[in-house]
Parts: sequence; C-alpha cells; structure tokens
Amino acid sequence: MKPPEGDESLSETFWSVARALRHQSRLTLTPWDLTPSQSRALAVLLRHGAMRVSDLAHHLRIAPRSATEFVDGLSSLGLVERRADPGDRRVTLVALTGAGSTTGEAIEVARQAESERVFGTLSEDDRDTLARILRQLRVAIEG
Amino acid sequence: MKPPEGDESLSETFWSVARALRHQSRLTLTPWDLTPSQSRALAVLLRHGAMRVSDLAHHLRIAPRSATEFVDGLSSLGLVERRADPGDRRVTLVALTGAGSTTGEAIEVARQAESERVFGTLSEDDRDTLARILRQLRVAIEG
DNA sequence: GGATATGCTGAGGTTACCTCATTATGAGGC
DNA sequence: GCCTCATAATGAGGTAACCTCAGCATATCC
Repeated sequence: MKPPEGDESLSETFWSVARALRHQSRLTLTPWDLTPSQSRALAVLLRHGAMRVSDLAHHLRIAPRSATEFVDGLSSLGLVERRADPGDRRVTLVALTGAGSTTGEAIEVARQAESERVFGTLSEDDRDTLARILRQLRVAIEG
Repeated sequence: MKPPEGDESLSETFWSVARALRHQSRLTLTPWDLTPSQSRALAVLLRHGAMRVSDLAHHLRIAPRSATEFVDGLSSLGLVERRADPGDRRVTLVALTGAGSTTGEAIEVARQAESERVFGTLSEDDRDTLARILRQLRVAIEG
C-alpha cells in the first residue's frame, strides 16, 4: 500500500505509524498467540515482579478494570496466577508462573529484534530525539 | 496520572502518546458527537471532494470494508451521501452534504486549535523532525 | 463501631479495525 | 454475444483494547 498523498498532517502520520506498528507487533507475536497488550503486561511483570492489579494498570497506563481483563487472559493461558496478599486481603497479586517467565523472556528477545528492525533504522540521535519529543507531547496533552 | 517509571521503551512511550492523543481528540469532537475516525474521513472529503469508497479507504489507509462503515455512520448523520458514478455502475461515490461541509469546516477549525495546542508546544524544528522520523518509521515497518 | 476509602471485578458498551463470502458490474478474448 | 476474470462495494461475523458504573469485600480513621 502506497502513501496516498503528500499533504499529511502530523497527527495523521502519527496514526498511520501507530496502525503499522500494531500490525507488525501482532505478527511478531504470532508464535505465542498473544496480543500486543498481553505481551506488554508480561514484560512489566518480568521487569518488576509480582504486583497488584492496580499497580499493573498504573504501569500500563490503563484503567484498573482493563488490567483485570489482561490478567484474566494471561491467567487462562497459564502465564500468570493470582495470589493473595498476606497483608491486605482486598489485594490480589499478579505473579508470573514458570511458563510465564520463559514465555516472557522469549518474547522479550523477539520484541527486541523487532524493535531493532523498526527503530534501528533510525540513527541514535533520531531515537533520542523521538523519545524526547514524544514525552514532550505527552506532557502537552495530559498537562 | 503520573508516569510510572523512567525505563520506558520507545514503543511504550509511543503508545502512551497514542492513547492520550486519542482521548484528547475525542474531547475536542464532543460538540459534534463524532468519533475521531469519522472526523478524519470528513476531513479527507473536504480536502479532496467526492470520491469512491475505495479511494476513501486508501486515503485513510484502512481496508475498503472499513471505509464502508465510516460512510454508513456519516451518512446516517446526514453529513455525506452516496451517489452513483455515471461512468462505472459498480462504484458509489461519497460526497459531502451541505451539512457535512459546514460541520467539516467547523471541525477543521477546532482540530487546528487542538493540534496547535498539542503540537504547537514543539518547536518548528521538532515538528519537522518528528514528521520526518515518523515517515521513516512507517517505511521501515511497511517496507 | 460507623463512616469512608480502597481494591477488584461483573455487567455492559464503544471504537476501530479486520477477513471472508457474495453480488453487481466492467473488460478482454474468441 | 458469451465466457472468464478482475474490480467495487457490502453483508456477516469477529477481535482487541479499551471504557464507565455499580457492587462487594476489606481496610482505616475517628
């Protein structure tokens, strides 16, 4: 599919990249039959260890209710499990299972490769600049 | 909502901006009760005039079937109408109605203001750089 | 011990896409 | 003129990734 026009606004370009990125990400994950969001959740747990549902939501920047859904999905795949928090019985902790850890690590490798393939086409300067600009945008929007 | 961590990958930052942007965009559009996608379609028609469904899809970089849905939505709001193409009876042309034009123009103004508020916080250099990098990314992904 | 806050989840909804099959039409070969 | 093949739009049906609102259990503070 070729680009349609030259007169594209910044936000349109942004969205077309978003779509392409999501598509690509899904492709990378086909071996594991996970969605991009599920893999993000897995990555967070891998990096930070077991945590409350609400903390997971916070890390993923989504509503707590949505985190519950991700946990449901991952747990039905046997990748995470819910545990009681001994200190506060309202809390359910989400922890990786053994399978979850190995899967998470394998995906991390694949994700790195994909990221390298995509973002690696940028110079290091461009990557830094992009990160800076994106963060700046986020502040501008949310602030 | 504060950022959770410092160790955020580029793609994570990207997605958080995407979410924020979509949310913001929805807010801007509340007066017209349109979704962001519908307004994008409207903008395309405003800029380029009546066109086939498939061309609209191409402009929006979506599957033709999805364009049909947008046309359905906009047409039920009375903003666009379907017309026959005299030269090829397979095609349906999508054209703005009078209401569609005025609405489209009003939204364009609001969208500009929003875009200004968000992307205007970037320097002109940054905007150019961002556009360049995004296009480069798109090529890297799709190529 | 009662009010209030917090943590999770059920119920139900929305947006923005997608694929696949079907129907109508056009275009080229013979 | 017919047959085949391509193309245009759409019906049917599905998915991911969110959301809000209400409810229940538990904790905390006075």
